[in-house]
Amino acid sequence: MSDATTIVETPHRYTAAFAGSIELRWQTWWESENTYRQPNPGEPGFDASKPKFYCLDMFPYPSGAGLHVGHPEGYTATDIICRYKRMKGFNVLHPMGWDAFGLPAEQYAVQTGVHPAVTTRKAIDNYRRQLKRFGFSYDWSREFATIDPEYYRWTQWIWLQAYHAWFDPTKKQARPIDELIARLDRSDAVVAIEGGEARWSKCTPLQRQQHLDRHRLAYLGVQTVNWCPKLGTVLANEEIIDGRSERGGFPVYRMPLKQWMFRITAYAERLVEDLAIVDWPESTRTMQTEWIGRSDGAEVQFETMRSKDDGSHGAMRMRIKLTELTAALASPSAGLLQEIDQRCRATPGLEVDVSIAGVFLGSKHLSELLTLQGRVRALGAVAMVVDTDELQRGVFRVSKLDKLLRVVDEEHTIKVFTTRPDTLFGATYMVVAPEHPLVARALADPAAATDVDNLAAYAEIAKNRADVDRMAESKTKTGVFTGYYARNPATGQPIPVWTSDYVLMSYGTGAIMAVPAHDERDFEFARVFGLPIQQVVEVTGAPWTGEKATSGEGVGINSRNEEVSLDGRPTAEAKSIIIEWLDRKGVGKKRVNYRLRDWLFSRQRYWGEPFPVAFDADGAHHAVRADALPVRLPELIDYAPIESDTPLPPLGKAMGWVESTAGAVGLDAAELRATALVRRETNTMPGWAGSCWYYLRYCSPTENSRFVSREAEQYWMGGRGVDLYIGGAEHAVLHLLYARFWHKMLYDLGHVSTSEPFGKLFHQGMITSFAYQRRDKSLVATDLVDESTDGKFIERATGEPVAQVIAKMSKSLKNVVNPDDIIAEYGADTFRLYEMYLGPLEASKPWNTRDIVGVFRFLQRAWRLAVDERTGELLIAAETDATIERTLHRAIHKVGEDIERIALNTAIAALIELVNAATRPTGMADPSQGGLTRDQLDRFTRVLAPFAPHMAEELWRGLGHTTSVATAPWPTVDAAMLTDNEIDMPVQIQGKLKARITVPAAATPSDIERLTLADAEVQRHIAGRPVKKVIVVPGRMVNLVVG
RNA sequence: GCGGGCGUGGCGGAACUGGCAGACGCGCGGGACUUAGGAUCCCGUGGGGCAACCCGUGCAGGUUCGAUUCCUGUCGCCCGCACCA
Repeated sequence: MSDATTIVETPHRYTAAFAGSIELRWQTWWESENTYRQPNPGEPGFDASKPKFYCLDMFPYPSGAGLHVGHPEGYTATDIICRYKRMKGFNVLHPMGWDAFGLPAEQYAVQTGVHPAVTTRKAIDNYRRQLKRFGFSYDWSREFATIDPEYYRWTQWIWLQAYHAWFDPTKKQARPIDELIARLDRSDAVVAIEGGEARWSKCTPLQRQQHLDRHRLAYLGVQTVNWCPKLGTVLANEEIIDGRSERGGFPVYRMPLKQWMFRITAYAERLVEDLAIVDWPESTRTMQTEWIGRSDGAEVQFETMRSKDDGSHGAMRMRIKLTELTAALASPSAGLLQEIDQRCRATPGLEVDVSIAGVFLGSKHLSELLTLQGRVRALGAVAMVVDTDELQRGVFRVSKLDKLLRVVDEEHTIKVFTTRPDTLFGATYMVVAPEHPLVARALADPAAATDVDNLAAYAEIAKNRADVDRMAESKTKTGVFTGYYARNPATGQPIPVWTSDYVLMSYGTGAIMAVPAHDERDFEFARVFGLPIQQVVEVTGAPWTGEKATSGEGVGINSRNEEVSLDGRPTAEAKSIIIEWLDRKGVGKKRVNYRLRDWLFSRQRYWGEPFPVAFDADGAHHAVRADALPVRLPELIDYAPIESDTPLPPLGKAMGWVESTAGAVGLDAAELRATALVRRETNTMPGWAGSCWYYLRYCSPTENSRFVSREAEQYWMGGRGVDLYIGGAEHAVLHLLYARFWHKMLYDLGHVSTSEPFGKLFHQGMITSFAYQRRDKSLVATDLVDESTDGKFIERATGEPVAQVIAKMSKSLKNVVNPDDIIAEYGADTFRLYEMYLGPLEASKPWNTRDIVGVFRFLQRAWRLAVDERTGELLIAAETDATIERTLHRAIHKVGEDIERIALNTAIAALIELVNAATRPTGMADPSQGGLTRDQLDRFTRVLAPFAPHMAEELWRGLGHTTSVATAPWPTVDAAMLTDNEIDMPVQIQGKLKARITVPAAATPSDIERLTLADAEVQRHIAGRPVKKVIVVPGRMVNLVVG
């Protein structure tokens, strides 16, 4: 019927060309009518009586290749949900924009020689065109790109907020840095500076800055960074996979470098804890938790020695309680001061570090402490030091005064972190990372029994090796003895200190106590180097054989000294006993350690946001004033990365921009004269910067006095933040962790109203494709394979059978699908339906072009149900068919329910069932007779609208409406229509289905039982056996247990 | 190795909270309309058996009147982390 004559007869047939024409028509109309424009509170047309729904897509990174089929998967899902929510009476915020700064655009630009601004804008235009062709209901008036100066102006502003803030450990939140400065001014504390310590009032401006940099949330710090020479930039830990760059897979080397960092570690605890208050996939919450990597354990100090017999380095360690201190002050000749005196006399030249935090108390204790200081000074060479690290951690409070004072010897102490302090008695040696300061000290110490050549060589190799190599060689343990010993505080025995690259400087303290009996790595190392192994735990279910480490929990043995015993104690108990003992002795304490490292935020690249910072002649940094933003990215002709042994940012080439004056850059006049010469920061921010807060900007994208209008932010982000955020699981730790961190800083500083940005998160699965595999597991490109009629796949060249397997789409396998092609062949409505019908949104699913025709046929059937293909007139049934009415109610109910739980594949199945039910009795037999009444068609059009908005709009217009179906209310469901008067119930005998009976819906269980036993078919199956038990589940089934 | 998830027809998948396994679609078989169909429409379609009936949710057990669903063990696949002390 599609020959020349019949085509003329059915000009209104739903073909791809027809779909394309109505789709373009309605897209144009929506745009001219501003159908999807969502006004903000206070704007004309805003309806304050409606609840809000903020539904966000992860905005795309526009590449030259255009959209792939993965993009519209999530975007179609959010579009369906948004359209549904609008019809349910919500104010829906559904925006789209462009994540446009970043490495790929720059690499592409370097390759092609076209400026990234040009290629990126072109890619954006292409993406926008493609997205509009899908008929997505974005409010395009809110569109922006992260490369817009009006946008990155505020990215820089947010960075400045972090720069001007510190993390107050007692409040556990970010506070303005001015508060810290005021505190330091007040207390005039002794602070650590390069090469020693000094009073705050005595510090130079540069020294003060160095101290503040240890507290700022955005700070300049020397860090061992991940340097990727191929990419010409450093990378964040999160951007490295298996020792290679996430992008490109190039080797990454470690080197120290001064870089801008984010103090994300300060938020480690809150970033873990708040995962409990968000509705996120379990897998993603787990991943973030593990990435942050909280470990509970203890820090233990080991005193080092030059030889086994050496009593000490002359270090003295003691802990002075306030009560003792008070006693000492009351009676200068009392034991405490005498002891210090004696020790000082016994060891000429001894230096004792006294950690005193009391100076911060500003109370009467201060004078007492200063008195002591005088006394101690009189006794020997004593320096007063404020332990600023501890202060920062909030350890010192007035109530804890009895823990304040202790004499420590930092220089000759190795600190370790352990999760198993209960195994301390089994620590038979120690290992420090090759980068640990002790290694350098051993090399420089002529008195130590160090094999200098070996140690130096080992440290050098380990340091310069890329992490890839380090891992590749991880099979056997290597290491060198440092020549030093340490005293096990529990046993009092000297134990050797080794260095090995299996201990990482970046985790914990960069040193471990090795307990070979109960740690597999330590065991292996001890075996290789013949170190002693001492069992100290009887591990439950793992009897000690000496052949391998037993690492579980159990009961302590061989663990006692004069003061403490762990013998017979279960692991958990033993841990707290030993920690308490260590704490009392002043050589250890409870500690929480995180795997998370501070976030390296500098990149040696051109295509990114410039930092709003410049350096003066002394090298001190100064922030750009907020009113002088944005710091515009200078136009560079040559933006290629500079090849060098050390990272050199390309912005360094913009000499006229880099060399400037304080006034021109916009620095604070109170800090520097306007004419002062300054050098701008030439590093740029990484690609993540723009995506850390774009969801906030959408709330009021044209606001120019603030990063987001306060009112708009409170309205759209109120409650739980973004109500639904859909995007790929590949961002589970990177983007989603960074954005949460920025959001929490902004929350602490009072700029946003929720502590978490994304209340509900959902990951769409990956759309994969089929590929073909030979028997030797090698893959064959799709276009080299034929399918035979019996469903087998044959490689054309060889005639050999190949297996169909699921693989990622890739150019080499020739299985990449371009959305433009599919839309040209079937239309956007079909494309949308197909991707949603493929399977559950969260599952990874293979694209199979052959299957598209299924949903296309559905749309054709739906169209034919409503429209006379010869005339284009609506087909309206004269009378309401009760069965169809019932089916319609059920479909409306099911579709709404399924959209709410993001089960879009089954929602579409319900629509298909409805259309099948309404068309099949009629079929092609009588095309002049419609299957639905006008009222039914009206409701059907509305439930269809979220899925196939173009066809729905066309039908809606045909029904006589003049406004968009997008603004129509969702049809209501009559609950009475969802149940039948009579229910068909299965009857099981011994749990197996044997018969079915029909019972009234209102039947009671006893009615049902009676009806069941009265049924002839049931009686036949019982076959005279006694019925021992009858289980009736009303509305479900009946089960008979017979003897 | 650790953590998270998944195994259901030829294929994609469905099944609420333990209650009729395989909805819906593809493919396939048959038919209709056609000069023709790889378009469209209709009917059928888990396997075995003529049938009554039997067997079926990776495999082996268990709990239960009843298990795709819960438990134990095991095999396979996917994702994440990985010498993290």
